[in-house]
Amino acid sequence: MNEVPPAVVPAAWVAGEIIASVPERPPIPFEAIPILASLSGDQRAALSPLCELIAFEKGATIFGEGDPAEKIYFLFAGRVKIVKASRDRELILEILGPGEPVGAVAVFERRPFPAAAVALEPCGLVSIPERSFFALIEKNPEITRRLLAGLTLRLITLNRRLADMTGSVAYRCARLFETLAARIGQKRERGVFLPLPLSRQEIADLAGTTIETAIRVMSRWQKAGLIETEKDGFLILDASGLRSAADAE
Amino acid sequence: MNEVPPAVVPAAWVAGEIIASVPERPPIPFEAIPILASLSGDQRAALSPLCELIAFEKGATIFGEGDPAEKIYFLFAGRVKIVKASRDRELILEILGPGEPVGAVAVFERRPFPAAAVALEPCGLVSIPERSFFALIEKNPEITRRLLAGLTLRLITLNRRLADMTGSVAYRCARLFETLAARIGQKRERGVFLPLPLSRQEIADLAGTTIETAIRVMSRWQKAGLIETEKDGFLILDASGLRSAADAE
DNA sequence: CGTGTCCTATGACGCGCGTCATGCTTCCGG
DNA sequence: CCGGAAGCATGACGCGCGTCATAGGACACG
Repeated sequence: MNEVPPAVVPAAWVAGEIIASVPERPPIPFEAIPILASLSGDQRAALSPLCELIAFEKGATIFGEGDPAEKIYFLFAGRVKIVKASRDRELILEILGPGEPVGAVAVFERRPFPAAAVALEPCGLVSIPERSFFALIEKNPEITRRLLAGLTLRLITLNRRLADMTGSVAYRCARLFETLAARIGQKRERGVFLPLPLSRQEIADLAGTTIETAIRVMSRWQKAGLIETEKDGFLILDASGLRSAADAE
Repeated sequence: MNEVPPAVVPAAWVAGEIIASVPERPPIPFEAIPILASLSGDQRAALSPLCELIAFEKGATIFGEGDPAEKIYFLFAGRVKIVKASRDRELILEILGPGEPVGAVAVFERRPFPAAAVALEPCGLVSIPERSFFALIEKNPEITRRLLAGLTLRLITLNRRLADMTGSVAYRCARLFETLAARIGQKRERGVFLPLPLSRQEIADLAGTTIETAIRVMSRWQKAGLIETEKDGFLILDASGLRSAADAE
């Protein structure tokens, strides 16, 4: 279970507008971004003026699929979904949280973003122009190392998800909540709470199915007392029940 | 389309046995492994005695899912499939060719292999013990960079495959042959030849379906004159026909 | 208050495809 | 020459789930 840094984004920021233009802009929160935390004071001072601080409100698009990857983003507050359109449907490839790089792969490969990034909540991001980013990793092997470490983890997760895609929808949904619980679950006396207000449509996009099927699965589980939908997330009442319910069908 | 280095593996090697024990062992083919090609002569000489040269015959298991990741492997001849078991089925996550690292992610993350590696053809591999590998990337940022570049590419490919998994089986199979054609296709006057003798079962594992369905899809396409199965691979006669056939259903 | 939109929910219907079963070929060892 | 194994092929059947249609509740709007 990761610590969730306080995702405080001043309301004034939340407009998809560039904070950089504000004269007395807040400092870049390097400490909230592990990959950049190894930078020295001098390096930070040199990098800061090149960066932009940007805020996005819920539902805003950070970049679209196919957009040229001119900047790399680092998320320091809020959560972002990476969405890829496939035929007439869209699939959520991953959900990124504070501290994670957004769009790193595309920038590194110097090709257009292969998927879109959309804010799931009010978000704060730091953007670094592509050229500055390359200069950074050139001089700073530690950053390359940390990038590598982060990407290998994502590879492992993706491998698992790919393998899981052969199972039933219920199975995929169960795995979804299971992995979310491991990442962001908070223990309560009644169960484990997931502070992530996903719509049924987003559950469907994560599981690679339609909204109707996702609704049906959730309804069944709700009636069976396995999980509850709350205003700002989900409460898993019976994790082991989810597993067995998923295996059954 | 990649160049395919001559995949010559002396028959005497092909036994899953360690060539290192042979006194007059052949030299490590660093040139066939781009990630290691940046090593200097001195570095190669220092690394060579720590490595092993291993050969595997077709169908042999290089490492199994869950095995401790004590060594990293580099493939210099033949092709390898990465297989993950999911419920009662197994899924081929990727197919690796000459020059690519095998099991790098697990070694880097210091966790057991999350999937198995099996030789699709007679294969030649170099193995490097985990400790030597870390010493290597420690002193040689260029290797880290190349690893990073390779892994980002795999991330992009995996993302696409994950998104494709929502389509029909025919669609997934079409994409499969399409990407294979881009990677290893050889132009012929009648079409594009894929020098990769996949069984129907392996096609099914790649598409995440059953052998019967894979057979049916291939039969239909064969009758429609879109693709032909040959002894040592496939001949794609009508690539655009595949695309439209896949979109139709 | 009525009238939009958005999300959640539920039923009916049909097709894709997974499952089971059967039979064909090719290749191998005895 | 025969028997067994492995791979390819095809038909029958049933269920999961995608598609379409309908409807209720929450919230914003004039």
